[in-house]
Amino acid sequence: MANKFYITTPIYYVNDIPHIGHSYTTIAADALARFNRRLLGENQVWFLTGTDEHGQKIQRASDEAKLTPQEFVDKVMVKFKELWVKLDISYNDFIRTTEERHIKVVQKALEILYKSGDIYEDTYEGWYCTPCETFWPETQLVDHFCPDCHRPVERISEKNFFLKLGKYQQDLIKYIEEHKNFIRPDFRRNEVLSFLRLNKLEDLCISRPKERLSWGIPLTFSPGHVTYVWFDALINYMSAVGSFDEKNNYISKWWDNETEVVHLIGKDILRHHAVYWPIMLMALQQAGVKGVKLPDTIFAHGWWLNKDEKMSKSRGNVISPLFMADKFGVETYRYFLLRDLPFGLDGNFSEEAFIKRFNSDLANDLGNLVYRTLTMVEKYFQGVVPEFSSSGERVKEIAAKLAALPKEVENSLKAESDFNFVRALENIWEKINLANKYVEETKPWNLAKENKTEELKNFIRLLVEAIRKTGAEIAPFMPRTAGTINEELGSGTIKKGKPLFPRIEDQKPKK
RNA sequence: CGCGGGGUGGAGCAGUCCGGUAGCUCGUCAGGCUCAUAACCUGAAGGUCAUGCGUUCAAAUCGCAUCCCCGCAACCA
Repeated sequence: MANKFYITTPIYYVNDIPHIGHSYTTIAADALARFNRRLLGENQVWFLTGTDEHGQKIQRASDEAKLTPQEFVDKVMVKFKELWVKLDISYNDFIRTTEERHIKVVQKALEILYKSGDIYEDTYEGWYCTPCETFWPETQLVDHFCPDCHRPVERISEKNFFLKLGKYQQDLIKYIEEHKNFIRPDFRRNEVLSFLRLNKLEDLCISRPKERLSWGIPLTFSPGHVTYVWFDALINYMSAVGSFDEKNNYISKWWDNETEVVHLIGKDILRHHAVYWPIMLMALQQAGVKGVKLPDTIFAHGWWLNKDEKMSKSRGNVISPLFMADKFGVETYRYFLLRDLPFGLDGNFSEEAFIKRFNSDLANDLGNLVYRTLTMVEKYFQGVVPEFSSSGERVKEIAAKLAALPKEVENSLKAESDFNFVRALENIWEKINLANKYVEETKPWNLAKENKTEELKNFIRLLVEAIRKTGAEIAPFMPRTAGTINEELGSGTIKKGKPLFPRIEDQKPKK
């Protein structure tokens, strides 16, 4: 089985600053990367993110900013990197599609497919909106006007290069049918399957003439063309972790059969990842390239909505990850995104829900448990965690439940469980609640009064153990909190600090 | 008749495959406790399980029909 884990986010398109959706995918990927590092070993995991820096939109945005495209992407790319530092994203590599290592792999892949015949030259015809610089499919046109700017479109045709999709359609259907984890969640898998079964795939135009789009990777076999942005972008998953050798075989430590390859994406780009990308890989295999496999799992998650509406710049309802992290803390932000919304579904984002989650889960359950425990160790044992002296039935029972936790979390975070963060966190919080109940049923304040020192020792010892165990499990989701808990309670002598999560009181004026 | 998912106490969800006490979290109310961040623990109230018909001793769960909501329907990150 796989003993390595390679996880990716999409490379983000840098025509604008990062929003909540970018941070959602990246935080989820980070939690999985951190979790698997602990499970498989620090060096057995590779976590890739990056930026997609070519294409018309960027060309246009840079014109507006009166910068060259390169200057423009250099500037915007930094915003992403800064945000990932802020959010404690532990990526191993950050790829940019303007980097030499990427360009080389893209060009080589195109060459191979051109030689094998799966990429061929033909005429592309379509309805084109010149001001928007966009081709529109017939079905989206409003009469004969651009659906975006409502100006008339014109029929143009030009020489371009195409990838044979139809050739691999049946193979892809078969592959998806045989690999339950290839597309997750299930309903997305069904969507892709029914799309593939009911439509005949037309070949994909993968180039643009240079005069229409100069900001892209030139085709080596046709200098007048650059690659279309998707062909360019998808290959990042390979170009970042490997390269072609002189025999045109792909060499990579992270794209072999010992590695579980996982692409985390938003539902909006499922088609590209679940259809175009696997077919590109199949075409490379067909061309005789060794070392190429299909990814193990493509997981499409849902969207965060604002009052049931999609967040968008034009609606002006976008929530900024920087703002939320500054206002409520990075840890809370990470926790909320992973806990409040089942991974895969859409859900609403609101500050009310955020504060509720914070107060009940973090302040009341976790923070308070840690704090009350610290106080008791201080008060009853002068800050030194006592040793076990004996253990009763209840102690064994609780210890057994704690021992089961790592496996529960592991099962919840598997691909076949849809990387169920909500369940994993519920697994952990079950133990936190158990610890809180344990305090109530033991009533240590009575034990102290009655001088039942042995019982008190065992109680405190187990309580501390419970917090250490749950604290360790929290680490992938809230690394800093786990670190603080470890500092305060990890050794024999405690270090009591401020409460981890001070409650947020509502600002209703008091009468 | 394009394909698919869904409508469960105030809110968000589980349960539906394999019919048989409708469960969880939050909220509300009451009580307990004092180690703790007005926190923690216990208990209670609150649901014709979208609607109608049917199968069955028995249906949230199976069948048919109707209403409503959402996703996908290709080259647009």
